[in-house]
Amino acid sequence: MDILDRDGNGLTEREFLERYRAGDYERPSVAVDMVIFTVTEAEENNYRKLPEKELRVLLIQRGAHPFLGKWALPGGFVRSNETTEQAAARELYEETGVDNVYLEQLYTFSDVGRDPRTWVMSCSYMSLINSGQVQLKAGDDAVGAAWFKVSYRLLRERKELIEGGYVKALQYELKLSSNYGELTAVVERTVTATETSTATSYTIVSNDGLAFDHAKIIAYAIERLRGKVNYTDIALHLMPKLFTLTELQQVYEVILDKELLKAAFRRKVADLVTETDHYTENAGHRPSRLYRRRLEEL
Amino acid sequence: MDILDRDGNGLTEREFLERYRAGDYERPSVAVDMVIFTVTEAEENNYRKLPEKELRVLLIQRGAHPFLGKWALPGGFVRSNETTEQAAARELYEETGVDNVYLEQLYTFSDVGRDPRTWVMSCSYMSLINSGQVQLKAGDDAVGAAWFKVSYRLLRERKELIEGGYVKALQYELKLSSNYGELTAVVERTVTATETSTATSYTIVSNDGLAFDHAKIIAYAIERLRGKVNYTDIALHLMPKLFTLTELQQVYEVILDKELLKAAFRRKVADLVTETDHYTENAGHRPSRLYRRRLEEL
DNA sequence: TTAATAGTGTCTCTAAGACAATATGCT
DNA sequence: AGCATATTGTCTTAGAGACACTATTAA
Repeated sequence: MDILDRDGNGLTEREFLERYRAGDYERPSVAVDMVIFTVTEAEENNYRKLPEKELRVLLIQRGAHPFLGKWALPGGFVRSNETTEQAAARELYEETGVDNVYLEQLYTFSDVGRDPRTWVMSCSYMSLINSGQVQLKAGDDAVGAAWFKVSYRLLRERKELIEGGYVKALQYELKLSSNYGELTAVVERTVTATETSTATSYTIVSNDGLAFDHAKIIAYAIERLRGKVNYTDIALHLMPKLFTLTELQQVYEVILDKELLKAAFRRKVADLVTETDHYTENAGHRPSRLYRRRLEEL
Repeated sequence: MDILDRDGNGLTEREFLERYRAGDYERPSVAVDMVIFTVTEAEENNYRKLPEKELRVLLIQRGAHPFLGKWALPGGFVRSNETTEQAAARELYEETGVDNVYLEQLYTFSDVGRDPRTWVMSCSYMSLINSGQVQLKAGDDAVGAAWFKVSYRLLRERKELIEGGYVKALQYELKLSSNYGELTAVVERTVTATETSTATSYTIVSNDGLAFDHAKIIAYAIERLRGKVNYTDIALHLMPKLFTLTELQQVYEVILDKELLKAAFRRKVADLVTETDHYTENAGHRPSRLYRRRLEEL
């Protein structure tokens, strides 16, 4: 054993680790919170028209303090024998029964006092599943779970010059609606730019019905989703195995909350999908070719 | 007080919180690890030529077990009265003396066993500073700190079809060099795509001289930096107050590790900068106009 | 004068925006 | 026949790539 392998106390690494006892300084609890998105279809009275798509997120009504009766993201504490990613997959499976779906870490929220009980950080994840995969088993629990329709819109924009920079504040209205009612929150994204720095922070301006800082987490997830939709095939994880290009376009539109041009859209997604020989039937109008997600790489 | 505000034990939220005691299940330590980038100039023997830029990252040589003598990212544990962001800013200040710089959360790493002592998660941050802001005070500590030149290159690419999808593995060579020697690691990014999911994971293939999983964190940071350089003004945080467009282009090139076309580059960054009336002097060739980061919004 | 960089002009190529035209199953 | 959607064509516009040309200093 080389002398260089010994520390100031003359211990080797093995000896050091054998003697190591975790200090008794305070440690946080770490939870994962899941923003689980899916897309469903609204009922359509005209059988010849296509149903509208709706972006939905899964929430759970709290049956205990704190935030008793409020709606929260599904989640739970991370265990010492698993990664946050594994914890997220586990929670997702427990909550929805789905497995092998798109899962992405978003951000770790750690505001002091974000949980009134104790020191809890939240490592948030976003998951995209197609509604065919999951039974919408709302209400089979004493404490209910429900898919809330998502709307996220810019409410107002404020720009202020400060010495050596500016502050730009964007307020977004987050509206979540389901049979259980409507939840509304206003989340502000503030960008502070100075000579040498640029910092972005989120704050909850108002909040009616959502637990903890979950309005912030959902807002963050929607922005990540909107961003990635434009340069990845992420939205395809929201589709069933076979789908039409119009359906795919509707999903893009409901995520981005804006209308897209048909021709340009088709060109753009052309190499994200593979065409099949199947067509829609009995739709009351011209049949449409069905596509699936392209898995062979370019 | 409404009866509805009481939980299964008949407690209000206030009563619940007063009685609440944190459970004694295990909690992780949470550290922040900082990937601090700057750009320096290599010495140039020909006084008429422009010096080459180098991307550098700050590392600290460990003076204690575990990984005694290895190089690690600066960092430290998060305290219960601060956010991870505040902890990152605090560590950054302690390590470099700089303040009010660009700081961005990257990813929370939580692999089981990533720290041999105990359960430690790492919430990683990236910071960009210009080398003028900081004294390169390497060696003023018993345990040294040093700025390592960064090279990160694709080494090999493997693509494999599996049932219902594919696996794509990209191996990158991370080379860090300074007066203290050269550290080399190979990090693999694996993308596994199936019918319903796409998952990306990082693994360390080989590692010579870096502590913990820090090779992974640095690789992740470089990829984030490379990605953001193309669609934000993030690179401007690496520049001094006044700079030439050629210098800015050199910084882009050293980050992206590829040459850019001058005319196209200037068009692209035109609205990220503001021109000044100052010029370089005594450069041995035609003077160049100096620019600064544009702070007025478009 | 010349080395070396600064700065601009312009042609091409590709992708996106805009909109129109044509195609087709179903009732 | 005609509704409603499917699918393709093409003109325009914006931006990136490629490359060449001109400008300017200090030694």
